Amino acid sequence: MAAKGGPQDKRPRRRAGSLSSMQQAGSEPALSIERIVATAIELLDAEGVGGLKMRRLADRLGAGAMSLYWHVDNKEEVFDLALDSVLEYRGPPQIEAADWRAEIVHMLEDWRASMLRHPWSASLLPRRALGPNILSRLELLGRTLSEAGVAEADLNGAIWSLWNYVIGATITRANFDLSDDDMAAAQQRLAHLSEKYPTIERVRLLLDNDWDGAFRKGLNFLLDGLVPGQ
Amino acid sequence: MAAKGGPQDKRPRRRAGSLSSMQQAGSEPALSIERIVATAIELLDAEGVGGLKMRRLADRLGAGAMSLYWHVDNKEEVFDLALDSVLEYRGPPQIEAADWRAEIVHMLEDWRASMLRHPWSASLLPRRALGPNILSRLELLGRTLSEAGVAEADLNGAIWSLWNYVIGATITRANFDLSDDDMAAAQQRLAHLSEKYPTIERVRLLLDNDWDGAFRKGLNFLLDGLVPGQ
DNA sequence: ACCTGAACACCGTTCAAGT
DNA sequence: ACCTGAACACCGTTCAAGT
Repeated sequence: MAAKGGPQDKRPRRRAGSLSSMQQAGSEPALSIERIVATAIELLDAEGVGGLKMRRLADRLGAGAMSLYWHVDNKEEVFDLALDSVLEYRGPPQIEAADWRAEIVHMLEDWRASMLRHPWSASLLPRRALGPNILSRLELLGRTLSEAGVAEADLNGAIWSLWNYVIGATITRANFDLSDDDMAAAQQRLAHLSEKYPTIERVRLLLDNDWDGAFRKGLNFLLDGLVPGQ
Repeated sequence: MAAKGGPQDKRPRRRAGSLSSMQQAGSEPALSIERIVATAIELLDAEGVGGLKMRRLADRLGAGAMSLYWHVDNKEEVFDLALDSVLEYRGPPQIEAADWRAEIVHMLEDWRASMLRHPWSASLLPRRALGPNILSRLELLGRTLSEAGVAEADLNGAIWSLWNYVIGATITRANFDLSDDDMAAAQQRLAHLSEKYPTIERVRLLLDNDWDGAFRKGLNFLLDGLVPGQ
């Protein structure tokens, strides 16, 4: 298991010309990895990890049930490709401000936002191979931290601390988002157990959280500690 | 979805006497939720989330394939019970030192260690219901933070920041642990792409990480920020 | 009350075959 | 080169039936 889709990929690339014979009006365009990945993401967004089924994906592509297996080795590869596709980073906004702190915060908030747009993605990321897009993000993060003055020996630790925080925050947020009703129900039930859990009942831990604010706050505390000077 | 296994549970509890008719030497003891959960944890530890199958679980219990369904609604409940069972907290060591910082660090490191002993558990936790054991941990964490001087209005944010960090660190660590070879292979491949990823190649991001040290360091930075005074 | 096997619906994947 | 349906192995769960 590892970064797939690199240049060593032996998957076929369709040449621009020579569209396949049947191209009548209204018929679907031919299959391609791009279409497969795009449709897989649609399906995942709509129905979650459990909703991605090879037959259903083929159906939605207007293809025969088993056609996918010519383009893709197996379902795992679909996951890998969909995941990395969702993690593309378009770079910092506007002009370089040369403000490393703002840059890092932007990078990490953008990363989190990208994953929250596809709530299945964050849970998947730690379990799957590191694709080129996530590697680029890590590279950029590492370079910026280094420029900001983090010692070479501390760089690994700093990158992983931030990774851990972003991943944890996003996975938690994404899952709570999916089950707001459940959390409300759970908080209800907590009320009946207030002798056992008085504190988290009192502060209504399971409700009304300012996730975005809490995320940025914790992130700033981490950066205060991880990056010297400033 | 919510905290299950509470006192409102309508699952049968076997009365101490009246062992079922067949209890010949060498035969398995009768089924019980306790045995089911314990064996499920064994299976999960040995084979990961994908290795838990209802038939296999029944087999290992020496029971007929479908006997489990009398004790348990479905597979999800097995997951919920196994997960919370693994999260029991036995409290701080020795005498109360009244040192909140040490107490919190101990609680969170113990939490992480409990999950690392069962590498499937961390990934599961954010997706599943909050059982009594994890709720107790959150309650204790909240109470300690409160005693340490965190304002009532900041308590939610502080608890979730720590949750996020612990969850992210543990999920990442558990998964990298499972695939050390993969990471080595990935780092190898990175070497070939050092023009694209020079920084993370140079610091060997995917290798030789001091996970435990990095965890404690980041945790301390978070606590520095989250808890006033000190 | 507790356990069981047969059966169903479903899913990922292989394969031999089509064009 | 690209697509296809039939078939296989497997899995969660229901159900009617046993004791």
